[in-house]
Amino acid sequence: MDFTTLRDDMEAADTSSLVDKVEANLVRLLQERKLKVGDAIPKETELAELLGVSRTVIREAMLRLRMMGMIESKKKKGAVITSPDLFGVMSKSMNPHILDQDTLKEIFEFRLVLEIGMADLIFYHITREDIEELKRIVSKEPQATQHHLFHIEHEIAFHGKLYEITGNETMKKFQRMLLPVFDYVHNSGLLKKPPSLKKFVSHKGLVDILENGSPELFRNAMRNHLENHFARLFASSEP
Amino acid sequence: MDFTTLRDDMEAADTSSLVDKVEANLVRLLQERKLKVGDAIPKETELAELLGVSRTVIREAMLRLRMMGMIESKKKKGAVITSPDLFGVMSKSMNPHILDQDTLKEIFEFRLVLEIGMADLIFYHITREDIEELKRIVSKEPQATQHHLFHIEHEIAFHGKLYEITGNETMKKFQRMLLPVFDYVHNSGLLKKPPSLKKFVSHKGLVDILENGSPELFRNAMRNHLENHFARLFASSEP
DNA sequence: TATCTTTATTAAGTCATACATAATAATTTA
DNA sequence: TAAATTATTATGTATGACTTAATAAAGATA
Repeated sequence: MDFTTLRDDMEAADTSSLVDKVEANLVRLLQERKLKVGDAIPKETELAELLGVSRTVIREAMLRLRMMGMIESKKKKGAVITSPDLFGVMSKSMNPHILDQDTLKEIFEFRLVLEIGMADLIFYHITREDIEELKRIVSKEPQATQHHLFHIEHEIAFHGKLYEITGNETMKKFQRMLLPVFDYVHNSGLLKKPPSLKKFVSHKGLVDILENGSPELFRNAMRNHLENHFARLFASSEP
Repeated sequence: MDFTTLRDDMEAADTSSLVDKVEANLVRLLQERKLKVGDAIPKETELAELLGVSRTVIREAMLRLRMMGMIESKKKKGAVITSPDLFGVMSKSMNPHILDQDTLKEIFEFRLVLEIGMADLIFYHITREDIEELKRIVSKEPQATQHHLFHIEHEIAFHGKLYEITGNETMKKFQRMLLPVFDYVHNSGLLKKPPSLKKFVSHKGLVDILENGSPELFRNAMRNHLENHFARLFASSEP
């Protein structure tokens, strides 16, 4: 593998910090060389020498790549390319306590948008077994008298299954990341109006539509199912 | 500010790397102390002494926080808390050339889902001026004879405006991040079947609905508008 | 010979120290 | 008093040494 042109490229770069340059060059390099997952990259000391910078800088740059999920490094073996994990870092900052209120609210909205919009994906991928499982989940729906936590768990089981059906791993990961935030916003005083306890389209109703309906019907039903959330959203801020 | 309990907490932690522990402890600390944006955190040497680790480790941990957008550090002034940028790191790895094909396709789907699902947000926030601007954008729609790039630009202008109307900055950022990937997938051979050039609901049609219709109508219209994309998606993989 | 165990090697992880750089504060000078 | 100069300070970078764990090599045992 030829890393010799790297230094020139780097010196051509501009104002930003040294680590920034090295990082950018490494990223560029990896994609230029079309390195596949599993391929090894030179060791830190070699890179340091090649780029004419200290090992400290190389390490900081590689740390960033590691955070992006672009590489993994192990002792003795060195670093190898991996398929980047889009949500790795993001999920760390996805913490209700360190995000500002506006962002929290926007994330709340994000989930609603996703669940309404994914109707077509669901209908395209759904199988007989999926429907059976959904029915099974619905049948375990907790009574109104039961503890709050049971309801949350049930919500997660049902809606999580929907994401699973889409077959879209990225979306599923995204949802898993959103969950705690959603729950936090739901229970915090962030959204003014308490949810009316009126019942809209139920989980069972949604499953019926999945079995016999169409994406259009499902979208509207899901919108209705989420009405309480929307109501709180639109009640707590002027457009 | 009292950072003295930090060391004990840290020593209670387990197997992971030293930097991992320090990172976790710093994050935990910042949220426990409810530090506000702009508040300064102790300097590297102080933290190093307090935690009983080298400055190297502190620096690596802080570098991670910086990547998450949780802190910003400037020379002499030290580091201060910032509101985390959820997409900062993500957008770096959102590179068509380093993502695997499955993920690329999933991101493609992601956009479609969002644009169908965000109907309610649009209707809630939209103003007279927004509609005027949309009409202005539509009026500049390039002819079929014009260059491919004009069409792309027009697409971005129109759909970007829709995201803007939602008032959801998070979603807007997300979309900006998705754009290059979407374009890449659209033009690459990733999706088998070339788009049929049949015309479905046009941009103008969508604007009409925004003016006189309802979220339900808009969702269905948008679904139809995106039909070419869906067709390619569903043609290139078995469910 | 084949397999298990021990030892050596290697590259990342951690540490300590020194110096460079740039932003701020303090001081001098006009 | 205000501008210009100098000192200070915290991060940024460099260097060399040491630690640790994974791998490879060598050796022992069957």
